[in-house]
Amino acid sequence: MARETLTRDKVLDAALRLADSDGLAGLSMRKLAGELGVEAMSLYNHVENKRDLLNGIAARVFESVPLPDRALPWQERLRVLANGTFAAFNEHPVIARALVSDEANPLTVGALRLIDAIIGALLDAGLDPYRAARGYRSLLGMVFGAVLVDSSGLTAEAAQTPPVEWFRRTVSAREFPNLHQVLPVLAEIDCAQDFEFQLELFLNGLA
Amino acid sequence: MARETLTRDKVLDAALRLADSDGLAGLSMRKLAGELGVEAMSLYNHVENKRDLLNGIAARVFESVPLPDRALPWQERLRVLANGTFAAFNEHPVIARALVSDEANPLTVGALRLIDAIIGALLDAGLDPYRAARGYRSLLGMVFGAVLVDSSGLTAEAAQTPPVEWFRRTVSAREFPNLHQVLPVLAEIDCAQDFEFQLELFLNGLA
DNA sequence: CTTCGCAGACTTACACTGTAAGTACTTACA
DNA sequence: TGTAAGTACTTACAGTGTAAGTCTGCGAAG
Repeated sequence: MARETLTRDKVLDAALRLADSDGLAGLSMRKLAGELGVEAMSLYNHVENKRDLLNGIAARVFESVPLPDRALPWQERLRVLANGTFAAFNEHPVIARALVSDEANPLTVGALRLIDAIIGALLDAGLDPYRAARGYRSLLGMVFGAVLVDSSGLTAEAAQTPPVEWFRRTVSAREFPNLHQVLPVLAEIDCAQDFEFQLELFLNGLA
Repeated sequence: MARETLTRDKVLDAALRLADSDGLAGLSMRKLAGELGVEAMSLYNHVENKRDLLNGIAARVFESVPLPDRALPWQERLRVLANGTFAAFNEHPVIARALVSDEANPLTVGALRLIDAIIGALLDAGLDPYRAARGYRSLLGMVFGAVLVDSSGLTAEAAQTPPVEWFRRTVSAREFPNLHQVLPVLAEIDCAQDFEFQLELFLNGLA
């Protein structure tokens, strides 16, 4: 009866998987423990509390973004960083939600390295610290905005049926002509294209 | 002993106030009822469930955005709509969070009018429906991104003390030179300027 | 080989959440 | 005055995070 022991990594792995599939609200300590064949309180041997758990998986997502070679020109670096960050959070939108609701904070040197690299590229572009800070915030806002709008009910109501029913019934061509015209394409747009579009505008704006 | 009766409007008013001050997690039916001098279950006479409550206050925020005169040129209309939407959600970031986490959906003709007006301005700019949809999503993403990044711990860690302590200890000039340089200004930037900056880029990109 | 310490899993318990179901009271109209 | 409707209240249940305490099995020291 070899009882193979839990590790923090195993806990975080399972937590990220569970959050991705069941959403942030669906990630409970008891369910997570059950997934690992363990009782809820055992998790607290490897994780301080739920906040620490969320911090851990958030840091993972940050650390999963590949950092470009510092020798590359700043435009190239910025593009790689922005696209990488977007890809990471687009794969785990639930973490983006946790971050913007302040339920998680990536307190990890690995996460800071990403932030430092982004700001570094902006500084190398010749921006003063103030403008670099603004650029960093704007970039992050674009990433989260694109990811979150895509996964929210404001554009893709396909998830829950009651709202989409209400939509079809209410959005008449008479009362909302513009929305009615755009509605069919609104659902099938990929947020990756939104982001690409915005990033291009942003990079042009820097130059 | 005149028992003045509750109304849906009173409930929603108090709910928005409570959510603004105590956050989304701090808005509980019992606390809200207590605020209104009533028992929790009484609220269910005026609100279907908590989701309906959140939908209601979300719709309010949407409806609080003033719609511009349709006779104005589309650039002017778009600017008014974008700034108005941003101002509304910047005043109630908690509602922005509820929307992107899909905990609320503004199922109201008033809310749809705002959406229709935005898309209408984009169509009048000469965009085909596909591009108009993308523009609408991008605009919404910019609004939510700017608001949420500002109120999250990623830039303004002033809220909770433990993270900010960890930050100061970890962000050394040696290991994170760029972040270290920008850190002082990072906290004091107003997200309204971020948004203005992005909106200008966006409007230029349309032309 | 025995024994001790201890890390890690388990158990119990508490205050909190949303809300289903049932009861009582207050008012408006016949 | 009787009745119907609407609103508020009470109780109860399953779920949450987690504080506090208990048990168990393994590795090291005597």
